[in-house]
Order: sequence, then structure tokens, then C-alpha cells
Amino acid sequence: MPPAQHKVTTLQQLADLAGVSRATASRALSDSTLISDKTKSKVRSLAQKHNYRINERARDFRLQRSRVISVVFMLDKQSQQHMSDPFFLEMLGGIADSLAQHDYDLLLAHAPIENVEHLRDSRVFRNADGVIFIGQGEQHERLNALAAQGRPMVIWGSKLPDKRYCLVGGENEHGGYLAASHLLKLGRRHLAFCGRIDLPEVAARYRGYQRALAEFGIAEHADRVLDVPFDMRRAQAAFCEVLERRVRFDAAVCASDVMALSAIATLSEAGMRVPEDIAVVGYDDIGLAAYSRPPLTSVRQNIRWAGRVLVESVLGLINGEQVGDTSLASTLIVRRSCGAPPRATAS
Amino acid sequence: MPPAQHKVTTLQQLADLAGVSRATASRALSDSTLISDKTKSKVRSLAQKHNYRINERARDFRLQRSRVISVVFMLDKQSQQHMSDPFFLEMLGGIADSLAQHDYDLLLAHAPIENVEHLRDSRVFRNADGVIFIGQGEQHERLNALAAQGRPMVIWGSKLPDKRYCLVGGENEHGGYLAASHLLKLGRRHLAFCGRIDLPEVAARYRGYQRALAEFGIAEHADRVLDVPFDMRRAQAAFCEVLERRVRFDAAVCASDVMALSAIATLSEAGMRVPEDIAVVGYDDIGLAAYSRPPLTSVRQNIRWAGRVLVESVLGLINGEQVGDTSLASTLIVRRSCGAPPRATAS
DNA sequence: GTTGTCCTTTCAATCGATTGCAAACCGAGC
DNA sequence: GCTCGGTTTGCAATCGATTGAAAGGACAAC
Repeated sequence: MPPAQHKVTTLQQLADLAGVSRATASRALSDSTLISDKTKSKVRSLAQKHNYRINERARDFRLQRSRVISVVFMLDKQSQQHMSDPFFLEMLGGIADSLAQHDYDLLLAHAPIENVEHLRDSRVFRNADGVIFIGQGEQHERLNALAAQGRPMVIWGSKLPDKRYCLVGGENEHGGYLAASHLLKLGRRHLAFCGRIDLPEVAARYRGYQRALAEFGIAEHADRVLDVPFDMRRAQAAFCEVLERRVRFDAAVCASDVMALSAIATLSEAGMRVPEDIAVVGYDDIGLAAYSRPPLTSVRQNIRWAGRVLVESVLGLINGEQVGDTSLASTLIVRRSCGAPPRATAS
Repeated sequence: MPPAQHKVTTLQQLADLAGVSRATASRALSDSTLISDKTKSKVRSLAQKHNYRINERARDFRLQRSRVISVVFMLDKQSQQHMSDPFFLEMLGGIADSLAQHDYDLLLAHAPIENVEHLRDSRVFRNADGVIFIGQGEQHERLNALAAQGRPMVIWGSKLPDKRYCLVGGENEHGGYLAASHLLKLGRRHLAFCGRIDLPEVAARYRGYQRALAEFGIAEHADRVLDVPFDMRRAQAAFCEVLERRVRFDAAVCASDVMALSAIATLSEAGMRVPEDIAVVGYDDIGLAAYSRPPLTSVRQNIRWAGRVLVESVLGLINGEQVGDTSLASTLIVRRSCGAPPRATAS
């Protein structure tokens, strides 16, 4: 006995088999109260037997939805962070897992986006029920404009004045504070901050850094704010340039782990010892941080959890719920890349 | 004058505006020869003016296609390679870029897949026109079975006997050979191979490694084949265990860069110098390889290019073309993680 | 026998496009 | 005026589901 003679692929075929109409079959499968138990079980057992699976695309089409969420990585031409940063992958993994749990698909857009408003009529918005932006780039206003049009979207980033979109972010200010005060507690006194502070998240970390300095009564040196991009190659170039300028510092707070690893490489290449001569703290606590030499001290953000929160937020928006902002905790993971300076000064 | 009074969203509305039927409008937009130039330009200029964009989902539904390609990362429970490996990200980026160029979307599946045949009726296949598998895991036969059902799919991996699916891969055998012979040329004589040789790609690299050893007339030591998983944490544990067993070697060929970096970390933690005491060669040449201390020598595969080839291959299959296998070149990138041993023996 | 009620099932429209086939149009030739 | 080609356009079915409204059936009460 052939279990499936001609392969049941459409609802109509299933309905014919059960001797009912398409409508009845549809309602039976979706457990409508309009259908009697007898009919329901008949239809369902037939569906089971013939391995019938509903055509989700047809249903989504009828229901005018897509069950797709776009994820846009706001790679910035200027800051040159690009997707090879492990941070992105972890974020992506977290988002993908969460979406899968909710039976949503993920549409990936990762080209550098010069103007998010151009996305408005592109696949990114048209073929998706909602959008998750990773990073704000320098397009705060444009994101505001998009959100004002009522499109379900959530942004991973940092709180900015006049923000009118739904935001999920790390405690960047606190993270920056943690990193700097840790170094200060270890007796370091000549701190440098590495990162592009025109990016909102980095700016927030910098504010925390400044607060820590102020608490320790230490003056800031303008020339110890190093404009280092996220991209590994360019970061290294930036550090080389810093060394040439003979900027003096005994500790560095970096805006990402990749940046910190570049720093360590460049500095030790130049004959400095990490952490003895210069202590380094990174940000994100990517997997590799623990396995570098020396192991990297870093501010951890729970990135996978962040992905989950982002997903829950967009889905909430799609369902018309009121969704507020979320802030995720940052913690300092201490490893060997920073230690006491050679001649430690008591703090 | 309002440029778009009520927002033109459907073909019918556009047709009404142009005073033609839906059918004519459809053909006008798709440049059918059936339509006169006059009508074409009228319809098109109206479309332009009212910023009409075709509903791709409706069209794809009608055309019974999805313009989606699934990408399945064959993360293996046993070998514990997971998506945080930068190799995956680069591959994913390459694939995503290529797909975007062809106006295809990317559906990501990355949970550990115990049995690929279970994918047959899942979204992965049902909602996609084709599938790209990254890695074969240990499911060669099951992949064969899936391919036999005529589903357009391409696998990134290594050539296996009885293979009946379309394959794209690196020159693994050659890569392994390059790595080993480089170390041998430097005078190293006690090589170790690190990786799970039950994975097809790793096995191929191992064969190349053996060939190099044979060419140099060097006997192989069974205990110098180290069963190291891809996962960073477990790799480190494996290396610790190797050290405890007091396995003696002066050079290591690793199946991935992440593995190599773990090795360097573990070995130098244990007081050994890299490359003086032990030289290390990695595989993949991930971005971080150049920026580790010491910079990692590695076998490079052009991963972004690989992504492109994978995409072209599936699309070819979808269009019913005859698509053959592709092999991508491997080259050795020499950096400082391997050098001559302390007391170099002339080769 | 007719009517009313309640529960179940079916009818048919709908989502937004594509496309085979038929119909309309148009100028020319008889 | 009629027919004939050839070009241009429209009709209507189709993809696979959902769903409001209408119909069907069973049964009881009058």
C-alpha cells in the first residue's frame, strides 16, 4: 500500500482526500472552533499520513506578512568596522537563534549603508515584517525619520537625544567607566582612549572613561584620545602613527577587542611589554580574547542575550505592543592584559 | 499637485491610472514584445512618477519560486566547530554579497544538524530555491540521498568516493602538503598534525601532510596525530592533554587558524617559545592571523571567492544548467609563527 | 408538515502578480 | 463594405492559502 500515491502538496488535495472542502480542511488544521472534532481528527490524521505540510509562503502571502526580519549591519564607511568582526557574528548568531524559535526567517543586509532612507523601498523593508539595525552609524536622524513612518524596527546602539526609535543597547557609559577605573585602581595614571568618539556607542564609553578619570582626580590629555577605527588593519596603522607621535601612556581603553588585539600586536612589535609597560582593556569579550597572548581583559556584553532581546522587541512592535528600550548589563572580565605598572603608585 | 494621491501599490492601480488592463501593465513593465512602445513608456513613466514598485513576494508566489537560498552550516556536535569561527563569517559574507548581486535572499540555518534528511521538509528546503551546505560533517551519504532527490544544492567540502552532489572545495590535500613541506624545509623533523581526521576536509589535509613527510623520507608517528576539535575551548583542553602526555614535537600543522592560535596560547603558557621551540602553521588565514603574536603562518583559501563560486553553482543548478565541481587554490602565507629550529638540521 | 435553532460545512472573494488564448483594432486590398 | 494580416490589448485562470457570509442538515417544538 503506497502511503502517498501522488504526494499531497496542496490543501485542496488534502480536502479532496478527506471528502471535505478546502475551507473546512484549512480550519481543521488551524484548530478552528467551527469544525467538529470528528472532522478535525479525520483531516489531521490524513495530513499526518500523507506528510502534508502547509505551504507557508502561500499562507504568508494571503495573510500579507512575510515572517522575515531584516538585519542591517550599519557598517560605516568612515569607521571601517566590517563584518569580519567576531562581535557581529555572535550578535548574528543570537538573533538567528531567537528568530528561529519564533519561526521567523532572517534576511541579511550588510553592505555599507550610506543612507538608511534608501532602504525604505528596498527589499530590506518591503520583504520583511520588521528590521533590526545593528549600530546607528551616524544616521540617527534618518533612523528617526524611518521610525516615524511606523515601520517596526529596533536599533542596537546608544541612547541619543531626540531618539524616537526603539532601542536596545549595552551600558556603554558604565562599561567605559569599568574599564578605566579598573586601570586606575591598578595604579595606572596615563590612560589613553582608543576609538572613534563620533560614533554614539563609543562616545558613551568615552563619557564613562572621563567620569572615572574625574573621580580619580586625573586630568585628561586631549592627545591621549586616539581616533582608531574598528577595522583591524586600519587600527594597526593608527597605533603605529601614535607610536611615531611618541604619545606617552601606560594604559589603553579600547572600544573593541579587535582593536585591543591590534594594539597589543603593534605595541609588542614596537618592543613594549603588555601588560608591564602598557596595560590594555578591550570591549565585547569576544571568544578570542581569552586565547590571545596575553589573555585580554575586556568588558563583556552578553551579545547572544542582546540578540534575543532585539528579536523580542521587533516582534513586539509587529504585534502592535508597546515596546520600551532595553539596556543590558556590562561586566568587566579581568585577564592578564592589564596588571600593575612596573612602579605601581598607590591609589 | 499631489504626486501620489493614494499611493500606488498594486499593478491594478497602476493599470487603472494608465487606462490599460492589469495584463498590459504587467507586460509593459517586463518589457514584453507584445506591447507597443507607446503603451510601454506610458505605463513606465506612470510607475516612475508614482514610485510604484512591484510586489516581489506576489510575483515570486505566482512564479513558484522564492528567490531565497538557504545556507546551512554543518556544525558538528562532535567536532564542536561553531559559528564563532571567523572562517564562517567570511564565508557567509562572501555568499551574502554574491546572492545580493543576483537579487537573492539568504536564509540562515546554523543549529547543529544531526541528520540532514530532516531538513528535507523543513523551511530550509521548502522556502528556498536552493541550498548551500558549508561542510559535510559526517553525513556524506545523507547528502547524497538529498541530492538524488533533485534538490538544487551545493556543498562546500572535500571530494569523497561515491559523491553524487555538486561540490566546491579548497585544495585540501595540497594545502596540507604546503604546510608540512614548509616546516620540513625549515629543518623541522618532528611534526604533529592537529585536527579531527574523520572530517573529510581535515582528512584530505592530512593526506597532503603525509605525502610531504614521505617525500622527505620521514616516518610518521601515530601519537603525533592529535585529535583536536575546532572549538577554541576544547582545542585548548586537547593541547593541555597533549602536553601532559609529553608528546614531543617541534612543529604543528593545524587544521584551522583558531586551532593554531589556541595551540600558540597553550604552548607559550607552558613555557615553550613559538616559533623557536615549536613552529605552528594554521589554516584559512583568517584576519586575526596576521595580528596575533607571533603572526601566524597559514594556508590561505580565498574564502570570499569561494562564497561567490558556491552561489554561482547553486544558481546554475536552479537554472537547470550542468554544473561541475570546483576546486579553489590554496597558498601558503608565511609569517613568523614558524621559523628555523634552534639547531637547524640541513635538509 | 412547517418552522426555528444550532451546529457544521461550503461558497466565493481575496492577496498581487503572470500568461495562454481570444478579441479588438487598424489600415490595406478587393 | 467586407475580409484579411498583423499588431496590440484584454479576459480569465492560476499559484495555495484564509475567512466572512450563506447554506445545509439534524432535531425539537408547535
